[in-house]
Amino acid sequence: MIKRSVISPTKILEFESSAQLTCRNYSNSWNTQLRELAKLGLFKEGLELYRQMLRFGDSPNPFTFPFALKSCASLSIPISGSQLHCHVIKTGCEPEPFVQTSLISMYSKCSLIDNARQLFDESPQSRKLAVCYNALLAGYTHNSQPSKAMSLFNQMCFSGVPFNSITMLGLIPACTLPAHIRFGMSLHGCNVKCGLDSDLSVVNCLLTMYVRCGLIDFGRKLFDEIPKKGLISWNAMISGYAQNGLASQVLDLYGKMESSEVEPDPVTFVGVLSSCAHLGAQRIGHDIEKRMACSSFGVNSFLTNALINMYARCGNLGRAWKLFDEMPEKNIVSWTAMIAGYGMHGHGEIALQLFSEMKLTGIQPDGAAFVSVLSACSHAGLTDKGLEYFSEMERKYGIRPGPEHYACLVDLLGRAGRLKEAKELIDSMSVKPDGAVWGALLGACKIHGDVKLAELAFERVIELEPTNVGYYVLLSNIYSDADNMEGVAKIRVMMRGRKLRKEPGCSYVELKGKVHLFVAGDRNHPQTDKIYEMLNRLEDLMEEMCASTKPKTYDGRRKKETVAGVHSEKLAIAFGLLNTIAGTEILVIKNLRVCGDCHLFMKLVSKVVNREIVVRDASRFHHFKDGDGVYAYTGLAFAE
DNA sequence: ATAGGGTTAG
Repeated sequence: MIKRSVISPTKILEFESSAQLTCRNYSNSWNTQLRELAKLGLFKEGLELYRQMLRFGDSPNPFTFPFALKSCASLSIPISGSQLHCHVIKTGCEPEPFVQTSLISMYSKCSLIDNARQLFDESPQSRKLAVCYNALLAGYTHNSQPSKAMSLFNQMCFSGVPFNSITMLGLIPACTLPAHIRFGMSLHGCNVKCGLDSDLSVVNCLLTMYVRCGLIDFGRKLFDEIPKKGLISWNAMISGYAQNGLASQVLDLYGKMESSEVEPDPVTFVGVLSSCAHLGAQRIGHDIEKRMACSSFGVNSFLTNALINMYARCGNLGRAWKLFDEMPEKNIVSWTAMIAGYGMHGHGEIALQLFSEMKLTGIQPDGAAFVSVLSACSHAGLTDKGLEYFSEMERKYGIRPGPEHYACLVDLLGRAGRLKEAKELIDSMSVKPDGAVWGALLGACKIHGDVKLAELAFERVIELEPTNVGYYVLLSNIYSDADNMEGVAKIRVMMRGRKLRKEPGCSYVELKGKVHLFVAGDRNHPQTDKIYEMLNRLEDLMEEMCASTKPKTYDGRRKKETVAGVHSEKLAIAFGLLNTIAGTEILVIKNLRVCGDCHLFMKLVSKVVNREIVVRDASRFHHFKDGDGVYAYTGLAFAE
C-alpha cells in the first residue's frame, strides 16, 4: 500500500489529472469500439461492451450514449433502454441535444412512443431541433399512428422548424393508407417545390408509398423518371409489382435490372421468387436459387421462406420440404408456406398434420396461418374440420376473423353444398363482407346450380367490385347452365352498358426458363403450325378412343371453342407435349378458371398420352391422370 | 467522434 504522506500535493494533483486523462482515454477507446460494432450491426455485442465498460469502472460520456441507445433501439429492449436513460441522468448528460434525440429514438423504436413524446414535450422549445421532430415523427409512423405523425409535422411547420429530407423519410411511409394518400400526394408536391425530390432516398420513399397504395402506374412513372436508379429503387418497384400481383411485370423488370449496372440483393430475389410462385415458374425460380448461390451474401430466413413458398406453390413439394426440413429456425411464415403448398395440392390431411406440429413447437398461429389451414380444408373437402378450426381461431387464439377467413369458410360450406349455411354465415359476419366473400358464394352457386341465390350474391358482389368481369361471366354461365338464355342476354347487355369486356384468359407453360404464353386462338407462337398439328392428332386419338363409348364422351373440336378459337389451355398443353419428353411434368397455369370443357379435354389427353397433366388456375391445382373420377368445376369462359 | 431515414417472405 502506498503511504499518502510520501506523495506531495502536487504529485497528487498530477496523479489525479493523469487518472482523469486515462479515464477519458478509456472512454474514447470504448466509444471507438462501440461505434465499430454499431456500424457492423453487432448490437448485442455493443450492449455487452457497454456493460463491460461499467464493470471496468469507467464512466460513460455523452459520446457513449448514442451508440448504446441505438443498440437497445435496434434490439428493441426497452428495459436496457430505460436503464440507460437512468445512466444518462446520473452522468448529467441529459441536456446534450444528441443524447436527447437518441433517447427519443430509442423509446420510439421500443414501442414506448408515449415516453418518447414526454421527453420531447419536456425539452424546451429552443432545443427542439429538426432531428428531434424527425425521430418522433418516424416513431409515430412505425407505431402505426399516422395521424399523429402528420399533426406533428404540422406543428413543426407552424413552429418554423425547417424540415429536411429525413423528415420526409419518416413521414411519407405514414401515408401508405388509402385514407392518407391525399396527404402523401401533397407531400410529393411539397418535395418538388423544395427540391427535395432530387434526393434519391426521398424518391424511393414516395415510390414505395404509391405502390403500396396500389397506385402502381404512379409509382412506375416516378421510377422511370429517376436518372440514376439505386438498388433500393429497383427493389421498391419490383416488390411493388410483386405485392400487387403483377408477376409478369416483375420478371420483365428483373430482366432490365440484370442488364443495368445495379447488382440484385436478397430483397430483389424475395420479390422475384414470390412472382415465380404466382406464375408457377419453377425453372426461373430454380435459376434464381442458383444465381443466389454464387452471390456474396448468405442465405437468410426471408430468402429461404421465399424459396419454400415458390417450390410449394409450383407443386415441387419434395424440394420445398427439403429446404424446410434443413432450416434451423422455422418461423410462422415457413410453416404457413408448407401448409398452403400441401393444401393447394389436395393433401389436406398432411397440411393439417403440419399445422398441429407447428403448434407443438410453440409457434402461435396467426391470421394468415389460419387462411392456409381453412383453404386446405376447403380443397380437400374436410368441411367439418374446417368449421372446427374456424371456431378455434377466435376462441383459443383470440384472432378476430377477417373477410379473408369468411371467404374461405363460405367456399368450404359452398363446395359441400351447404349453401343455406354459407348465406347465414355471411349474414352473421361481424365485419363487412368483401367481394371475395360474396364471390365465393357465387362460385358455390355455380357448382350447385342455385340461380336464385346466385342472383343475390351477384347483386352484392358487383356493388363492391363493379368492374370485376369474372363475376359477370360467372353469373352468365350459371344462367346458361340453367338454360336461362334471357339471363345470359341480360348480363351481356349489362356488361356492354358498363363498357366491360372479358379480359382474354391466357395460359402459360414454362420451358427451359422461358414463359410461353397463349391466348385463345393464338397464332403468334413460332411453333404455331406444329402446335395445331399436335392438337389435331390429339383430337383424332381422342375421338378414336371415345367412338365406342355410348353416349360418346367427347365431341371436342366441333363444339365449345371460344369466340376467338381454340382454348388457351389446349394450346399450352399441345406446346408442352411437343417440347418435353415422356415422364417430365407439364404444368400449365391459367389466369382464369379452367373451363369445364377443358377439364374433359385434359382428362382425355392424359389418357391418350399416358402422362399426368397439372393445370393451375385462379382457384386451385387440377391434376389430370388416367382413372380419375368426375370433376366438379366452375368455368369462367363463356359457354358458346 | 456525437442524434433522425428509404427496399424483403406466408
